[in-house]
Amino acid sequence: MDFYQMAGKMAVGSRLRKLSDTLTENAAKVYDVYQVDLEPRWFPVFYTLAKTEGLGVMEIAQSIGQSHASVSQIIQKMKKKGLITEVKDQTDGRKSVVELSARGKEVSEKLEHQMIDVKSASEELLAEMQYDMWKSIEEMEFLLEQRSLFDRVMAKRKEREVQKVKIIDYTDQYQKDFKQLNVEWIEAYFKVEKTDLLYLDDPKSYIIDKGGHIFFAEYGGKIVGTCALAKMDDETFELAKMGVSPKAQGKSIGWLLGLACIDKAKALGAKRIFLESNTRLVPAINLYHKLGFQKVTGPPSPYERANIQMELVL
Amino acid sequence: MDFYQMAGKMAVGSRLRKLSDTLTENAAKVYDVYQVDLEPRWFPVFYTLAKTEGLGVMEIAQSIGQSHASVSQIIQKMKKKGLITEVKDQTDGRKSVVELSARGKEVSEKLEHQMIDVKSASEELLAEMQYDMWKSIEEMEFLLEQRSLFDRVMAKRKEREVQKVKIIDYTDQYQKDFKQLNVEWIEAYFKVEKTDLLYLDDPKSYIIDKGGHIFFAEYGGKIVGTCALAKMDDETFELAKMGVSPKAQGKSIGWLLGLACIDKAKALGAKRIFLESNTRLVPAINLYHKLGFQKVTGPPSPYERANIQMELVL
DNA sequence: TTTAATTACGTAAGCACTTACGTAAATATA
DNA sequence: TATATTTACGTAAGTGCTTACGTAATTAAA
Repeated sequence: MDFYQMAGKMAVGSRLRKLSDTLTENAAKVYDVYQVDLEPRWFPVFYTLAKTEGLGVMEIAQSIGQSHASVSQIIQKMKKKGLITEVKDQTDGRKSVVELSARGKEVSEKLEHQMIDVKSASEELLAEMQYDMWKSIEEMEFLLEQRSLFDRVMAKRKEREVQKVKIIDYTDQYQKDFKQLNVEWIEAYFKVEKTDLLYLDDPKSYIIDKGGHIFFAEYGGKIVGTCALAKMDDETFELAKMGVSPKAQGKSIGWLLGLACIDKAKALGAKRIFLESNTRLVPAINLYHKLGFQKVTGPPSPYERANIQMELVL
Repeated sequence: MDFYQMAGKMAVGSRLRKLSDTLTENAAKVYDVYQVDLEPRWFPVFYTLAKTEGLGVMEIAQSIGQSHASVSQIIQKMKKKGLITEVKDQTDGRKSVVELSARGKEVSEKLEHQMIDVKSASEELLAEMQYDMWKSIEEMEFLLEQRSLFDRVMAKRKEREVQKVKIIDYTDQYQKDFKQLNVEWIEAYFKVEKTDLLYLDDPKSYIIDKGGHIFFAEYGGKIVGTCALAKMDDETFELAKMGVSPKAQGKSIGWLLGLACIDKAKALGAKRIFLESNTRLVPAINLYHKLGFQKVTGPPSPYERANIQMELVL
């Protein structure tokens, strides 16, 4: 069992399984001793029927957390042993009502002693523990319900990926990336307009030299996102030309670029950031919202596709 | 999942299994996302090989706590996928040495990211917990190693059975039980002697009326054990004629009868209890020992079968 | 009222493990 | 040195669950 030590906490699941396997094995031995004519794995079904008479296959399956197919198979075997009887439901022709037979009830009585002993042994074991296993289970079930392990792993993955993203400033060598990343999304949803080409072909003159900035997101040695901050007046910048490669999604690149723009604008003493977009770009609008932008009504846009304007007061 | 609530702590095992199943399911989803070409259940084998190059099937099996057959099957499938290479051991012709292929090592690198994320997610989850699941697991493993659940259940069973045993005093109606219980074991090992019959046929005159006592153990409405305390002199009693029905073994009936005798002797102001037995009766001798009796050499016995004498100083 | 969707259930097939068994090689024992 | 036992491994068969599919009955929707 070296593996469990090496893998450490990564293998909580496997380790829990091992533990439950040990307990299951022990339970099987217990059945032997008490000479109850019942397969250990039938117990959940049997117990459920002992507590509530007359249940359908589906109801039992739900109660014990297994598939109806499995219950159906178990029921067949228990019927062969004469432990239960099965009758068709009178009001619902699909349903078959299952309950303990006379023999089943006899077994149930025998089983009761065993249950008492198993229960008190389990309770004693749990009570002996310094670290409350029972509450641990409950807590873990709760925590996983709140946020599954899968979601947690994904969050960690994103965290790790984000750390690999570098936000860098404009230099002429990135002009092609600037154009390509923007053309990509514009063509996917709209048409490239003349005003677009002006900015995309010569960002140096139209953005940088006018007191604006352009940021790029680098990931794995490649430029995977960009965003421009164009100066409108001494107190206002426009956030524009944000483009992120579809291949690099899920790494919060838009978020990081947005933050970089906001930081820069603040550093330059701006009072607000303005932007124009289109409501069809739902993820983008959501991102702007998360960044703090609010819907406003500004001057008419030079872009055909713009149908929403937003502003962030710094 | 009503069953788990109803069954309560009795079903720790099942509940642990459910929890580990949830985690396993989540793990499977994680593999999907990271696009590592590896079945989740191969992970233990793969991981072990990644950590230690060149292992035999048995070694892997032991390390991951599964059967060699299972490992053998997994290895075959991994070989088909080109993840591992298998070579015959040079010094040991039975052994086949398995290690990761070049492709396997590539996958291993890919897997590393996934492992990092799973590990930190698991660790975060565990750290979030108020009731330390990790330590709980360790503690439970330890406790079960010390004393298995099976043993604990058996102990509880005995405890429960013992409580059903009543120790009662002699009345004439029990004379037949007294004789029958003793004849049973004497005939099984030795022969009934004349001296036996004297006491067994008329315990009233030979034991009770001479200041002695006889106790009976009642279980389930039946007399299942007996033991006599015969007065030798003002300071000495003899413990004799202890017989327990084989059907009622494992209920500590001998122990309870012995205790009753000792208590009575003490109450009557005796200074010691003496007994004679035979070393062939190993469980009996052990019981006397547990009760505090020590081997002594006393006067010669009227019984042929007696080859050991013991005494308890009160 | 006809049609579609849902529900309850059984059966088949698959999966991932197990135990059981067989073979070959290595090691211990006489 | 011959023989018995142990060890390493593969293969077959079994087990207990699952998913997938089919059927019949019920309920909802058009």
